[in-house]
Amino acid sequence: MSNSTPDMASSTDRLATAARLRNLGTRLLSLAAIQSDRLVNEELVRAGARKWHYAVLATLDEFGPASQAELSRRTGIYRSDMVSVINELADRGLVERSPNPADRRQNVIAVTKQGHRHLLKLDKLLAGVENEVLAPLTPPEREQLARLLTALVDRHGQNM
Amino acid sequence: MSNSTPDMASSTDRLATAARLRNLGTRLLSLAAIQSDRLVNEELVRAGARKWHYAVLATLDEFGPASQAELSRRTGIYRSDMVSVINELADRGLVERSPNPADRRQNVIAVTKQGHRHLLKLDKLLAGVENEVLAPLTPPEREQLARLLTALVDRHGQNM
DNA sequence: CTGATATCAGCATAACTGACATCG
DNA sequence: CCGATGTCAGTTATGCTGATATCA
Repeated sequence: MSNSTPDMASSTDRLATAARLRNLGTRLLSLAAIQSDRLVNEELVRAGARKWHYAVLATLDEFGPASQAELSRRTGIYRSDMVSVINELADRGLVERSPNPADRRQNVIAVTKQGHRHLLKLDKLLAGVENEVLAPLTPPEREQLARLLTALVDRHGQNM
Repeated sequence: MSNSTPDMASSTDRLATAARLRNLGTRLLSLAAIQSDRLVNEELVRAGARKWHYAVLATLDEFGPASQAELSRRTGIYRSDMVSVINELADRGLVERSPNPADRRQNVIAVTKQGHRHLLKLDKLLAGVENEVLAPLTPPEREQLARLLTALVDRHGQNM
């Protein structure tokens, strides 16, 4: 409907996308997220980490020691997946897992000094990736995007 | 840093998220996309369809019959995955797969009348979902979001 | 021979569900 | 008995990587 040019497929030999797909907001979200995630993960594995590592370390750093269930609620990671995340972090010496004497069902997870240092490294790394992902946007556009996405996430955000 | 209130966890018993995570653009993108995808898929399965079905049908409808490889290039679906997508669509009678006499390597995929009708149904369905996903945004904000996401996708969009 | 096509087999990750023993 | 916690097992979908046979 909108684009009636015969489409010479631009410089790279990519073919044109159907208008219906090009204008589909839900699809745009998916594609942008896939690309972003890809870059994020590439950089993280290079540092021997993963998304959830950062989420847990950041949460512990901001709110202090917590049980796995509380970490689960704050980060959106499923309780069942939290186990292996904590395992990995503990194996790397980035957090300490110790039983909670006050409630013997719980473990108390705490960041180590090494974990804190690692968090700072990940901060820089992720800032770099974000800068790369948002490269085509101006600073005010980036803020705008964050605002809009936050509105979406906060609204429909029953999980995560 | 920004929120120093003790946090009463609002009405629903969700806990606060760490500031580092709340302000991470790449994370916002992921979360928004996950939520959006969830809704989209729920609605699509209810109609017996999937994302890729729509992408293929829309592309065929706009550009006419095509080989699987061309569909692959236009939609971003991998050639290897395209096979089963076309199988599913053909099983439902939504497309027709016939050998190309001019190039015996290729199949010619074409939408059937039933496929076209189905596409129109999916159009409405997806418009409804998108309306739900973008509910917290005003119309101009929705356009703005689409613009920003398009910029991201077009830029870093080597695949898809 | 090079390159494209359709197809198949498989892999890794991630989101998600369910069950269970332990304990408050 | 009810509910929460940590843990384990397992499912499904998806993005992605080969390899192979056929044909231009």
